[in-house]
Amino acid sequence: MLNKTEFIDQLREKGLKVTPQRLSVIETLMENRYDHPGAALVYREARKKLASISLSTVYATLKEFSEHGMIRALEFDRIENRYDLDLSEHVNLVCLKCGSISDFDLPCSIETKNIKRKAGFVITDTRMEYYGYCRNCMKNTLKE
Amino acid sequence: MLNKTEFIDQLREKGLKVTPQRLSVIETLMENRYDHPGAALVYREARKKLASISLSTVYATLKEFSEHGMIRALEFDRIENRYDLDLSEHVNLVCLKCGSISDFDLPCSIETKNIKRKAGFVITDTRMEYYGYCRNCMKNTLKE
DNA sequence: TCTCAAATAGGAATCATTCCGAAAGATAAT
DNA sequence: ATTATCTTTCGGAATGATTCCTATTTGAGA
Ligand SMILES: [Mn+2]
Ligand SMILES: [Mn+2]
Ligand SMILES: [Zn+2]
Ligand SMILES: [Zn+2]
Repeated sequence: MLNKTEFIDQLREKGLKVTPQRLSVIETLMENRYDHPGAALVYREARKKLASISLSTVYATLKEFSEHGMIRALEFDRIENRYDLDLSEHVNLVCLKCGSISDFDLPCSIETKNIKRKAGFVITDTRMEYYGYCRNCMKNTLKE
Repeated sequence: MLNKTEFIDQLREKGLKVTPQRLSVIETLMENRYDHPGAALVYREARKKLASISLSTVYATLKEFSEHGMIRALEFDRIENRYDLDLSEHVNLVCLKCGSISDFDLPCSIETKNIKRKAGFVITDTRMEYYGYCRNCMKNTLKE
């Protein structure tokens, strides 16, 4: 997972300009690194650092960062996409009630090279998600 | 994976009416069971069986079937959702170029009960996808 | 055959995201 | 410091798969 300095170095290496807007997004991502933030939260928080930043720019920035492999986009249907700073292979636990997303270490290593050999499929990205109810929501459900 | 008769039995068991519209969707799903069809394809093919069926109904039907656990919805952002008749735990290989989706057997069984114990998270559904390029697209890319 | 809750058709609404074009800004060369 | 150039930003309009709405139709039990 990149820290702020590495993030900025990455921008320079890739020929992307270091702008106040991008810095505010990077800082917001860092501060919420374990929460898999979405565009709306990034916009809300980034504006506290740079009041003039637009929603368009937040979207463009998150897309740019994703396409350059600096963060990972978790895409959903109907509900807003979320972003993961952890690029390692792991399971995201998505709560269907409160929308929280937490991490879970993969219980076994999946040998992706076999897939190239067996299915002729070249992998560029993986996605593993378990849907259900988080500890908090389970607790609250019992009370009701 | 349900066959047509089992599908109809499921409708009856769940108190859902057996309509010509639902039968045409079921038949279309069966005929394209290995292709992970989307709503547009289901609509196009189902109309060949029942010319009067509406897109609204196709959407409503696919949603109903998904929510009752008869098929599984694979949701994406910006591009149309796809539907999987195979309810077993497996990996879907999603080609980023042609959009084809194929199956791959899970190389190891993931013990989901550990997740309840370790993280307090109750799983209701899982999703595993590898993104990349299918055999065909790899071949065609080399030619260019 | 009657009855009625459930299902359908078609059109409008939704809304996260992308697209657009003009203005502003970052960076490097002069 | 100035300039030149290419990138980025902004705000608003457009997009498009899906959902919502409601009048009408229909499946299935009595
Ligand atoms: Mn994660
Ligand atoms: Mn599948
Ligand atoms: Zn929760
Ligand atoms: Zn392909």
